[in-house]
Amino acid sequence: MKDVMPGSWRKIPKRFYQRDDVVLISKELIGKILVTLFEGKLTAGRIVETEAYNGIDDKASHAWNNRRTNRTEVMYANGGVAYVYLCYGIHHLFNVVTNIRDIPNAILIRAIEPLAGVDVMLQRTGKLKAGIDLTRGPGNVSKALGIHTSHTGSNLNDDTLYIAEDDFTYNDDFIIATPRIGVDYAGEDAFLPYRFIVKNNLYVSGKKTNLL
DNA sequence: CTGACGATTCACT
DNA sequence: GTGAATCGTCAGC
Repeated sequence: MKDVMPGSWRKIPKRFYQRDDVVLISKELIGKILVTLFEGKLTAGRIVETEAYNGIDDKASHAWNNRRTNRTEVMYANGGVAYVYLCYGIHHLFNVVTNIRDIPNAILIRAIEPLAGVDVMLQRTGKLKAGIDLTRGPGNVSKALGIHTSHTGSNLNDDTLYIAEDDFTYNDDFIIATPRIGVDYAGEDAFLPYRFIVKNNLYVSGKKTNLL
């Protein structure tokens, strides 16, 4: 887990997010790099786990049945902004808003593999040494990267919080679709294969028995 | 205004 | 495996 300088990183253009297939975008975000630059501190990691939330017909989504509230309003924005909300009063969960205005699609980033700023991540999380728990699970990702609910609505083209790509890609055989985590309340929709993970990657959340 | 609860994590048995 | 932590959000009164 040596630090890598972002010289070859290219910020993903807004049109990437504004396409209409949130499940496809969710899969394509696997292998991309989530970057924050807060107070001059660079932290970044490669995305290894995502979940798609597919708009008003998806019972697991906050925007199910076209529900519009102060909190969910940002999901209806044009794609390419952040949706960060507080869960269990403790955890800040980071999502990427996709699709065009008034179509509330979003993608939850559930795990990353640290690439840069591990020392800063350790400082933010209060952990003593870098391990797989540093950025495993959506709450830990936000904590390590310093993402807060106040960043909701932030434009992913900004220099403080964005997603980049480099020349690295995962082979398609290493990306697996599974049902989403913690959405049992969603009935039938809880079984939809909207979660994408990198095969055998230790940072992917859930039981290790999931490894194939 | 009030009460119930969550796209989770961690410590503990 | 079980339960506590902890607070903004939202539906209901």
